[in-house]
Amino acid sequence: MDETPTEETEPENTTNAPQKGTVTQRAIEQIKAMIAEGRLEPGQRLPTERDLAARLGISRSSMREAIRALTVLGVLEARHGSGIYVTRLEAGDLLETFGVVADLSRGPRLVELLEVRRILESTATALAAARITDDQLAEVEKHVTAMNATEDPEEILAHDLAFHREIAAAAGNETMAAMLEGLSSRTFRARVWRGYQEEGAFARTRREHAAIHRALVAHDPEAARAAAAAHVGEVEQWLRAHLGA
Amino acid sequence: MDETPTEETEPENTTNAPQKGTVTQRAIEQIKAMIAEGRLEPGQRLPTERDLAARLGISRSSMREAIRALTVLGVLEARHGSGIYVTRLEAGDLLETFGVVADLSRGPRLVELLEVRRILESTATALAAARITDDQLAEVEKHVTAMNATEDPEEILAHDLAFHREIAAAAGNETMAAMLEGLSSRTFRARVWRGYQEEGAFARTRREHAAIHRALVAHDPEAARAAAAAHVGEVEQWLRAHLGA
DNA sequence: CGGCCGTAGTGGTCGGACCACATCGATGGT
DNA sequence: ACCATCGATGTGGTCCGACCACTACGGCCG
Repeated sequence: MDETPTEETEPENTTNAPQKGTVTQRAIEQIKAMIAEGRLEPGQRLPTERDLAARLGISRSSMREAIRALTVLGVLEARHGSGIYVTRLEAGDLLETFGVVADLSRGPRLVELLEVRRILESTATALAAARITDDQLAEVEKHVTAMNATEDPEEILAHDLAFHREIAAAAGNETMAAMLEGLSSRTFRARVWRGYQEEGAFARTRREHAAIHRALVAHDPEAARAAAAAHVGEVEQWLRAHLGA
Repeated sequence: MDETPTEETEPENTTNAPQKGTVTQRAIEQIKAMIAEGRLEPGQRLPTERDLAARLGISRSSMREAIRALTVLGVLEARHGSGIYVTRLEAGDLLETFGVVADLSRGPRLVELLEVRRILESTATALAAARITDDQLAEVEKHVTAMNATEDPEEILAHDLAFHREIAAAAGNETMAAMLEGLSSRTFRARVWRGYQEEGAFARTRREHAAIHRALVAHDPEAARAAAAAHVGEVEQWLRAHLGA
């Protein structure tokens, strides 16, 4: 073994650590690998920061940076005073960070984002039309009527989000729903609406939501797809126009 | 101002910092906010870690954790010995982490992921059919023929990835291309192929790629969409069967 | 004038100390 | 015997200060 000649404070690497990048980056990869290989199950508790640091032969500071990174990515969850745990690793956990993309994108990229959302949302709505239950349908209708009953932009925005969230959930694909959630993050939505709402957007939104709702009630996927695509496309076109000025 | 009565070691907050969550989390939000508000431009260099820590009134350690987190998210980039910089904030930068979702998802979630990919990929291919240039078309064809000329799984996988990447690029939506890139991350693809390739998958893949290529040459969006959907759907169905056993 | 090299400044790593919080067992009262 | 309280222990959270590794820049020397 042509390891480093000095052998002492190296208490058994859980995995052999090649020399690439920063030690923190390495730690991140190793923990990710442990999870990917099934050595760490969802919900399972990890060793303490101090233990982990010792095992990988790095300082606690570096290990903390690695853990923090994985925490932000939604892979780990640190509970103060209790320990570090692997999240459930479900779509919602992992795709939480997806929202930052929407929050930090500007200009032409916002249009691209909206285009992606149009594609996913229209398909999700079509799927929902085929699968939605009466209970879910009632929930959707609740948000439609609630949105029709108020003029408060904040409240309207909230019901708008809930309306689409409910539909995405009914589509039966959690991953898609989580992505749409990120694509419709509050700050993202708010930014676009800021100028959009000045052009009778409320009325148009109510009309379009009603159309989508009708298609869902009729369990008509194609109508739902078209209505949803038109709905998102409306905003998309407006944004496109207000940028390409 | 009802601030904390104690006022001393608090060298002017760049933004006022409400008391919520960990100081690191706060720092992350504040830096994100600085970028979102345009106070930090893409490519711009940030103050030093030591300065930033002092400005937000936290320790360098905590600030480093915040920076590391944003680095992993693709928002910041730390260059050893030089400084910390805001990335270009383009789709590729911010969606790099998207691949971990694919890498850490298992079981039913893999099918969901593939379903999302099918939706996006088919649309992207349709868009590409309408917009692709002759040069791009030649590039695509290169990967088709190269893939037909080898039996090495590694090489086949590489050309498979490049094939789809080229098409995604031709679709003209960087954001969508970046997402598809994540959805087709090497480890993800490799995991699925492992068992898939045992059933004459190579031949089938070649046939399907040829069909997609033909549709692109003909600039026929609908044919391209169908071919791409079938291509991804093929894998999707196989995976669905091998899980729902 | 150009290449070399030293130096100042930056991020990267380390170790230790202390704090805030969660957990669980021991203790004491009922 | 039971339950509430409180303390000890262990955990993540924060801070500090030191040093290392690397980059960038400018002055020095050929």
